[in-house]
Amino acid sequence: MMGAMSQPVDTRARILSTARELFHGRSYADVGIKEICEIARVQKGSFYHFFPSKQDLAMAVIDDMADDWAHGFVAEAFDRDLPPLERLDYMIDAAYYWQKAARDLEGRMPGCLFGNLALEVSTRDEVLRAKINAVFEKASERFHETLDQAVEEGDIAPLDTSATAQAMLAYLEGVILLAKSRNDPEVVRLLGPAIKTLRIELTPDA
Amino acid sequence: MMGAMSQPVDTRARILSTARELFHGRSYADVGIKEICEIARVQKGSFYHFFPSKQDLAMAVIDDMADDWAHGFVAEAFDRDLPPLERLDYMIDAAYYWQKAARDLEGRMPGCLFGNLALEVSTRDEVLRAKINAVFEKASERFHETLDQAVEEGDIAPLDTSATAQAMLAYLEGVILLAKSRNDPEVVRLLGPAIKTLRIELTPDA
DNA sequence: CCGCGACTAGACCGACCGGTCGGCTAAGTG
DNA sequence: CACTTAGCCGACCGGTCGGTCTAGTCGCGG
Repeated sequence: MMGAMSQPVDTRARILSTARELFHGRSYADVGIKEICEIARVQKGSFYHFFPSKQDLAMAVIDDMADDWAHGFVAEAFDRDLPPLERLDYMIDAAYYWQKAARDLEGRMPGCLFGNLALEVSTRDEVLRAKINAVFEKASERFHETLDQAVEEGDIAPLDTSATAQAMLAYLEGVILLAKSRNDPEVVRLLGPAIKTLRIELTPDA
Repeated sequence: MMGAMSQPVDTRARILSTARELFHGRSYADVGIKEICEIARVQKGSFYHFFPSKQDLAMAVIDDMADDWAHGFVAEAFDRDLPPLERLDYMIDAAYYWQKAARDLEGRMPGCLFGNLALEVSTRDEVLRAKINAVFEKASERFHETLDQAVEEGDIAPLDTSATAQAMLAYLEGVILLAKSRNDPEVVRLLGPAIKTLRIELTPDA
């Protein structure tokens, strides 16, 4: 028994991963529910059984991607007992190879799903904006820990690790943005390593 | 004679400035031609008399914005006889006040039109992608000149001015992205000044 | 064997999309 | 005067959007 029919649990996962790929490779507005359903081989009714709305789907996609991220290359880059500053290089490398692989496969650099979504939806959907912002805050914490450890170990002179962590995240997103607008992942490799030169001094005022 | 009827030249300009505001404040896909026409008090037919397609409109909007930019605050920030490094501070300040004004007025941070468009359309419209990329390359030249001058005047140690210029542009875009996702222009003021700390060394290889 | 809830199926909805078209006016221009 | 042409108007087009709804089809506990 149990032929090739899809299990229910599988259906939801198929919708999710299809939506993730399409949103990442194109954009939120450009991808319709109909297209997601066709590619995931799911009917409209089933879709709306699992996701009340397109917005809910987007929320789930963000969670899904953030989880994969946290347990994937982010964990590799940040959780090792690598020297703190080498983690930054590791992360830039990972970003480069990921973007390059996607570009070689599909011809276009997808960029960062969170950055893409942030700029596309944050002026018209407070809920999604807040969700994406939360992902950025978590990512920023990883940089923060890394910088604190680097200072602690004497790798770099003391500085405002919280602000610098945010600056590094901003720089990473900016580099990926520029690379995407040039459709050239090499930009990541050229500009990425400079992330280690960013510095914001401690409480320069008051 | 000549009553309140609109001159032809005015109609085109009204479409252009309306589209620019709407695209900047929301997004390309989210703003329809019908809405642009209603706000600009222009009929559909007239719209398509001046612009063959929505894509052509976007091209014109990018040109228009890039022109205003080049002759506006970019000229102020970069063309003065300000010391080179002060120009960077000037530019960050200008970006901050602009974003803050927009946010106070409309409640949402619009971010950078070019960055927004780059991430939204560059995976599905090669023509627009290339156009936006050209704007970035021009902007990057301004940073390049500034850095060359700073090195020349001994303000900073020699470095790869071309790559560092691109890094600075990337950082600026990244900071604005992060600020938009937090809907808080203060991020620009907090992180912006660190743009001066970015460094990419000259030809470290070969 | 029944019933019930989880899930699938796909026709259907009104609204809206970018874009087209035919007709109108008014200002040249010979 | 006839004719062209730039500009303006708005109904209209096929198609797609996100979302709804009703009619099933299963597996499973009682």
